[in-house]
Amino acid sequence: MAKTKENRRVKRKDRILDAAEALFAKHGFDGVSMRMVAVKAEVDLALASYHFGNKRGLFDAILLRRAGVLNQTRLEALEKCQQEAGEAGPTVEAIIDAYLKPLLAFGYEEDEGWRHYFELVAQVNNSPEWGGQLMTKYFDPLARRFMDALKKALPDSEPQNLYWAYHFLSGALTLTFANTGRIDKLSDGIARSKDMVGAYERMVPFITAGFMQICTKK
Amino acid sequence: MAKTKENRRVKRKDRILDAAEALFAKHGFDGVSMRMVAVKAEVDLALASYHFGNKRGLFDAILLRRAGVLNQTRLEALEKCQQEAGEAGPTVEAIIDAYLKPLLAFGYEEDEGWRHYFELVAQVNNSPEWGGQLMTKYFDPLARRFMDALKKALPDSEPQNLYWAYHFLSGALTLTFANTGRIDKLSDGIARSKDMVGAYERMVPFITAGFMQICTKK
DNA sequence: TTCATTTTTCAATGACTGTTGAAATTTTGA
DNA sequence: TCAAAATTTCAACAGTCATTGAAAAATGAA
Repeated sequence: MAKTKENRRVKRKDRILDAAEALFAKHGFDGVSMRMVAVKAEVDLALASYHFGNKRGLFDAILLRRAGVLNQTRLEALEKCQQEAGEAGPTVEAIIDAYLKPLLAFGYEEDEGWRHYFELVAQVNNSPEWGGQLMTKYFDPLARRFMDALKKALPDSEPQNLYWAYHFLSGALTLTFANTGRIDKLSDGIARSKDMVGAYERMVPFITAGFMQICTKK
Repeated sequence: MAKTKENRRVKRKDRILDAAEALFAKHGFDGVSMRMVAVKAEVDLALASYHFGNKRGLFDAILLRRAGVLNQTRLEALEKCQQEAGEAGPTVEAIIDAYLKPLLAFGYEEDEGWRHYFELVAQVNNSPEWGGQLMTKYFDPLARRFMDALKKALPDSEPQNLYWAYHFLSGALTLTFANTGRIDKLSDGIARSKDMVGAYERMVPFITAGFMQICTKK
């Protein structure tokens, strides 16, 4: 049975990916050993090397696994709002919404797989060692699509203002995804790190207002 | 001579701190070994353990060293703008400016010591492992002072909105400090990671507009 | 000088690191 | 059922890890 084979083959490989994703998200690349991954995945030590070549190959496989789904979902959201807007193109708010809203679909609170992935991306994005290289590789093609849409929505803006505005958006978003628990403590429990819906509802108007402020002639 | 003794004593200890600061900023806590620190500081391996107890003690000493200066400088900026504003209290923009402007004084482009420190804080802030604990410890007392000022400037806001807005500010700021080079690539060199003045000039109006948008009754 | 204190060096500890051949096992396609 | 292919296990490799006692050197105060 091909199905049985596929199931078993995928089973261990994915167990390794899930375990490593959770560990890398919490401890970073160098804070995780292949043995920790093997133990958490309940798998022989040598198996991860067999499937992914080496530790770095495992790390890349984790980033790659969900990047495709994520980018595709966001791209569809952008194209949909562009289609609805017609010739004039979507508003800034609609573009920001297309950038952020798809993330809610992955069930941040319930789906720990996606949550770990986002935590990992947050760390990578803020790492001088990995950030420039890996974020560019996995996310810049999509980011350029959004930048093009924003340029059209804000035609009077100097390009530099747009790039910095996007940068602020990226930082706000990734810290929100980092799930550090800091906002819980600072707010004495009034705001919760895991409350992605609450974060989304506030981030869209916050970021939109920021873009409008620095990217329009006054 | 007490001075000579002091000089020599501080010399190696600070060489270790500087070397470790640069390495931790680039590779994170687990990506750096005591041997790497010793080599970079041109110092015997055992010396760092002698001065700081252990690796974690060294890490904490690095975070602590500049946190005091940083918090003090920012607090003075806040108090100064509060004093100038009088009874009514400063505007949102004045508070955000007091939060961000002091950072420029540390010469991000020229002073690699402070730059490494900010890169390190960016990583810590986005780490699920360290972020909640260490940022709370070193920076929340000051953050609460700013939150109080913002509450007074935006009295109609639900507290939750204020905390999320501050969170977005924190994320935008730390990614900017992370110095990953990503914005350079995305913008094809139009915007530069190290251009802190350019970032500051845009961040103040961007963040202020965001606060005004979600923290005022409309 | 003398002597106590602090700082630095040296050498070694046992534990953990990623990776890899070879053997054993399971699965696949016929 | 059979052999080929893919997967999994086992054992071991050469290094690196953080830490630490003890010896050595430098420094301070007298």
